[in-house]
Amino acid sequence: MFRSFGGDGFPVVRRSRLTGQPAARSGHLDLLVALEGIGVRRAVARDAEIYGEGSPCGGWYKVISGTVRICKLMADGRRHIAEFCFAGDSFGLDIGGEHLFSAEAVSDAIVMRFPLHATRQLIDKNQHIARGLCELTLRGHAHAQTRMLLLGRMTAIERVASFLLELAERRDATRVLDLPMARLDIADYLGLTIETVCRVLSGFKRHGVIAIPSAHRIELLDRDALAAACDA
Amino acid sequence: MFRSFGGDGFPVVRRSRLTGQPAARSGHLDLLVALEGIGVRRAVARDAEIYGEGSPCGGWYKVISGTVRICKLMADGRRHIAEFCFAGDSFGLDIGGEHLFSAEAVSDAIVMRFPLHATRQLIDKNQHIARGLCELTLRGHAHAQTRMLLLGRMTAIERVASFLLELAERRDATRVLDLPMARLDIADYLGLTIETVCRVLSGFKRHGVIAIPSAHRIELLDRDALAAACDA
DNA sequence: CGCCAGTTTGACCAAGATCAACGCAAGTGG
DNA sequence: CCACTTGCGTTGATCTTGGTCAAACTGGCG
Repeated sequence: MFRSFGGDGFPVVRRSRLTGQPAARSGHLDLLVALEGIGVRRAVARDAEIYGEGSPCGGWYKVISGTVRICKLMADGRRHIAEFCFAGDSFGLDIGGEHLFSAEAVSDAIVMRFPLHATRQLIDKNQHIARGLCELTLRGHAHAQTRMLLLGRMTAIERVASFLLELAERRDATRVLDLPMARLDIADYLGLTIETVCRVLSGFKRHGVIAIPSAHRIELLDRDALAAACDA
Repeated sequence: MFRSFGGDGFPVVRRSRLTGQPAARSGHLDLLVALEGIGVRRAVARDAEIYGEGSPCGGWYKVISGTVRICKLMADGRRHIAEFCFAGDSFGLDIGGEHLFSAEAVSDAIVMRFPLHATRQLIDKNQHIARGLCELTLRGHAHAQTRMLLLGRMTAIERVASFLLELAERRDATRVLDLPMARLDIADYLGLTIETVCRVLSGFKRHGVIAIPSAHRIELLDRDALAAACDA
């Protein structure tokens, strides 16, 4: 996932890691406005597809509201979710002219679509935007590598604990965490089955680490225990 | 992994996907020469570290010869290999000022190091280099996503079959495939144990899908069977 | 109220991990 | 030149984690 590129906050490109130069300078704000200008708003209903695997990649997206999942289906129906994108996250900038994964709305969502040709023109005008895009991709790559470690080497308990903490951090939740996605989505994100996710959550509840007031709401009662479970 | 950026071949930036423009034009070759100019050659012995996890990221690298692994160690010793880099592949361009993974030589290797500050100057002179770097990262991200699917949802047999085919493709091997890495490296790359890797390889051998003339050499006798095993 | 989709729990099963030998080829030193 | 060591690789026996199958539960909604 690419977090917070463009729009409100714009924390990612505030400083370019590659150049070490602060990116905020004259002309920068204009670009933001320009970016907003070329974006096309689009509402997506729950479970509706934003783009399909293999479809031509003619633009990239940013989540305005709601949650989006980036996923892939195997021939026999096994599914894998590469990432969840929340408000402010960008996605869909794939290489090779077509999307490698499909994007679907987890809940009713609004996304902004930035056509590639218009983005190109912006890039030609000012390379800050190119740096931002590059940084975004780099960030996504770092996230993917961390997730590879999780999928390749972590136990079910560690995966679920990591997931809860990641989600809490990304959604700035201190205690109460609401999950926009279903258990099956979590399972497919963590490389587990829905039953295992349930069991681990129930286990955490039994040990007083979390509370589950409703299926899509989790209270983090003992964050330290979760953190300990991550690299046990 | 970032394949073939800069130097001989330079296939990746031959056409920029983002802009759709052919990147080869006047001044391009100069940049290649310039890139070679800022690179510092370094020989690395087998199993020696090129940079460590958490060390400051002051440059990126390209493999000249040999093989490099990008890996991470968990607190309790579990290891994960994010990628293998062969001659021509680039690596080490991490975000956030420090390396998230460590890089080690699988076999005796020679790498070229490109300091970040010098790269910046090149970028300022011509943005083709920025595009190339960006494309490289995008490519790495695509690879990482594919690997997430493998680690999250594939069986041991599918993983090993995918590995053999990936390796064959990347090393342009038609039949005979030599593995520079040890079984343990393969296991840590595929999220398996060394015993499972051995057993699966032995199984393939028993069914006549491959031959194993020596531990580090594998002959692909039935490529179709391997391909079928990938998405069985 | 009853249905339905999603969630939870339990009983059982299997893929792959762990533990333990054994094989084998490349050094190493006498 | 040959015992001996050492580091991988391979194979077998057993165990554990998480998957599979099945049933019960829960909350929302017509």
